[in-house]
Amino acid sequence: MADVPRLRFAPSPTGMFHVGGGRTALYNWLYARKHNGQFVLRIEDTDESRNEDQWTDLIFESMKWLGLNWDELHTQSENAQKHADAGRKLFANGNAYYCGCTQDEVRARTADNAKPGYDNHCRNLGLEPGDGRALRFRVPEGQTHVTDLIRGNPVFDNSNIEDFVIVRSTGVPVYLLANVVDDMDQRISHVVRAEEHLNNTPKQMMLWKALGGGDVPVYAHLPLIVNEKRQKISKRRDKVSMQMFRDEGFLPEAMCNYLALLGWSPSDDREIIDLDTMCQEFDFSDVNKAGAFFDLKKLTHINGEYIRKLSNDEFVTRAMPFLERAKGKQFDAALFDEQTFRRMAPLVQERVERLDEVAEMVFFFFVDLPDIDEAALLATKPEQAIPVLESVARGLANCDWNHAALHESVAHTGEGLGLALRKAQAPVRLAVTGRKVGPPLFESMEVLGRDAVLKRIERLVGILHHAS
RNA sequence: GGUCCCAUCGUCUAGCGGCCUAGGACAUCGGCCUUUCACGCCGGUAACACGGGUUCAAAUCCCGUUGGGACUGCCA
Repeated sequence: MADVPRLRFAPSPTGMFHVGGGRTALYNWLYARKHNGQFVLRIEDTDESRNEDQWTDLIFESMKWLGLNWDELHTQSENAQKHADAGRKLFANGNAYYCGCTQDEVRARTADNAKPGYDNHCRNLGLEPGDGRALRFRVPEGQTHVTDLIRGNPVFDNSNIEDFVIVRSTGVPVYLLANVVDDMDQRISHVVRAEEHLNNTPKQMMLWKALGGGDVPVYAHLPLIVNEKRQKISKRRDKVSMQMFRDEGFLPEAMCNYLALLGWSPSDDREIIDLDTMCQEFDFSDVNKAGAFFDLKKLTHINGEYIRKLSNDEFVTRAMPFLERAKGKQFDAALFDEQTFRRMAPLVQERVERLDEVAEMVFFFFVDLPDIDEAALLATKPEQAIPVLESVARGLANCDWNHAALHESVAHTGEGLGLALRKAQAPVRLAVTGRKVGPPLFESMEVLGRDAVLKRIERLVGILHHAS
């Protein structure tokens, strides 16, 4: 058997796929790819009460979106028989025993104990399997040394570990056991997961040994991704669903890049690096130990960088779904025209940090008359704006129709009124785009055409007259 | 409470005993560029949690304190 590393990512389909899972998947993937190893995706679907197919599908979708392909796919449930067999084996060879205590009984007996946990009440009773009896692992004396590529090698004194349940009284094995059996079965060599599992590790190592699994895996416990309160991010509290980021117009390559940076950094001062470069440079010895705050601002910035790096064509392609989504909302579906968008795209590309901002930036091309931003309208003084608009309109009526000529015309008109171009263009922009900021005005006017522009100017003059 | 983990600018980090008057990035604040907004460029503010050691020399090693976190389910 070749000794290529085999890593696995083992998410449970019990809720949305979040950034923590994404980072864990990424690090597993990176290490496997770097060392020509294999990357196993295993769906931990044995929590019947919570798992649903939709969540499993979401895991697949999210992994594909991120570009993290897997070599093997397994489900925990497919190994149910082996999990049960492992429980029987542990009982048969004396490494586990049946316990008839209910959870309430244990709690009542141990409430005042200095050392928490199960009190070994049934440890030497020699109970046979039976109704209401759970199988507990007989924790041996000694110490358990964990080999962790990130945290040195933590040592756990077994005396601090209770005889934990490995098979419920219902006969269903618990995660701790199932997970180990699957890792053995799938010949996993490196277990890379979040730090929250560190305390489980000695238990799993003991199970591994008791089951005769041979060499235990090497571990790597990743720093937690935390919220602003420095607590582990949770699906419930924090807005960290991968799907949400996708829907908001984050690019998967930007997401991967940012996720990689949460606990790791390449050798020099670079930050924007592609997956191939990450693969070459990645190593667990460079992964940080302290928790990392998920900073939306930095993610957003990196996303902007990736958007600007796109070719124009690629940008248009990626933005199209977001424009489709805006049809009937920000603009009229019937008036949308891809060629118009294509002409403006280069100007828009460097002005957005998320793809979902694109529609708002070009909506005024695809409506008959844009709605006028209220705050901007309120800030516009009719007595100043009306003369500008009327003069500009006269100049525009028969000048050449290209952005250079339009620029010159508006600038000239402004000069005549003693206004700098920055002042003169403001009401024109409001008339044409309905906003006070947006893509370059004269290029927009060129694309929009003379009739539309004049119509919009005339319309704003009307509104301003009415307001004054 | 118990076990384990962690600790450099607000944030992500570089640093693995001398190159550190602590570097980069995000954010923030100035300025330049400019038809708005961005982009780009230039510059500023801003950190080694604290206390002991070890050493000629410590952000870097050791111990302690403080602080934070995870786990502590017959969930995964």
